[in-house]
Amino acid sequence: MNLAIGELSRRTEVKVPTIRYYEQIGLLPAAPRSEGGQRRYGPDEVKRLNFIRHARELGFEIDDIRHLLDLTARPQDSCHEADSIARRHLADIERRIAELTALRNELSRMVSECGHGRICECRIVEVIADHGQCRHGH
Amino acid sequence: MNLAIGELSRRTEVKVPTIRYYEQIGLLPAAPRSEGGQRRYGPDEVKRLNFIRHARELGFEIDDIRHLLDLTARPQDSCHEADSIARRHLADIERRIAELTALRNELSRMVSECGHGRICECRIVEVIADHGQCRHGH
DNA sequence: CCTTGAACCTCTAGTCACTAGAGATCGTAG
DNA sequence: CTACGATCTCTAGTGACTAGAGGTTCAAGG
Repeated sequence: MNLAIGELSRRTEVKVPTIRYYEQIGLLPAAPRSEGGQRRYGPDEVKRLNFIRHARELGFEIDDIRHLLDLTARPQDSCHEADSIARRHLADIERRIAELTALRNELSRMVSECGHGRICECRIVEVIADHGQCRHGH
Repeated sequence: MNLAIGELSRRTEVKVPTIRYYEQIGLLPAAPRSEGGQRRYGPDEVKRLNFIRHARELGFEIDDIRHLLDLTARPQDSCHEADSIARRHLADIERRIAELTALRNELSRMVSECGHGRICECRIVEVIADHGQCRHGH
């Protein structure tokens, strides 16, 4: 197994420029090169890049992933840190869900109150303009 | 009323550099200047900037806000466009909530399955590494 | 009138995680 | 040996700001 970057890309579903970007920021090690200077990859890189992609899909930030990858290099250590990274991330997502849910409720009320008339009497525009005064006071 | 930028900032709770940034991208008109070259603002700018802030709090993008502001300049027009901007935004937020909720469920299951042992047997690390194969197949 | 110091000015660069494009070189099938 | 797709490096752009350097203006107190 001695894969070119395009083949690695196909197997991991990570785009070629993204792979190069990950190398540039040190998330992937600098790949060995062919005689002509093209990157060549082995099975470890496939695994590592798959890990990165899955973690990104789960919404982890690059720095968290860096940390998680460091941890997997020390498999006998306690998984306490991995656990706390994941818990922190979970709390962050829950906070974002709460924020977005509040927004959704507000927007959905606005949209339902719109009488489809003219701008000057539109509840949507009105609510945005008066937001701070009328209902919330934040 | 002839406000300096700091006073405008205080009244609208928009930071000074952000106000300058909004001017730079054309979201706020170029403010008239004092003799020494400092920006001075009147009541219209307070209103406009409040509108911008409220719209940002509701998660609208700058381009949408630009559009909404254009609409408020033509108050006799139909509010059809405002309505569709708001609906599109609402749909977008609902999609993001759905995505985040799916993430939350997955993360929360991962975290609850972690036995607080060693990395090599940690469900969190394992799930990230095997994500594609084990349960989803996407 | 003069000084002080907070507030203001412009300009550049950094954030995050990529993405796009230009222009050149490599690898391989026919 | 030639074509041509894949690869290379490098720079710049995205969105919506934020941070900092280095200089100027304004208003109040002495």
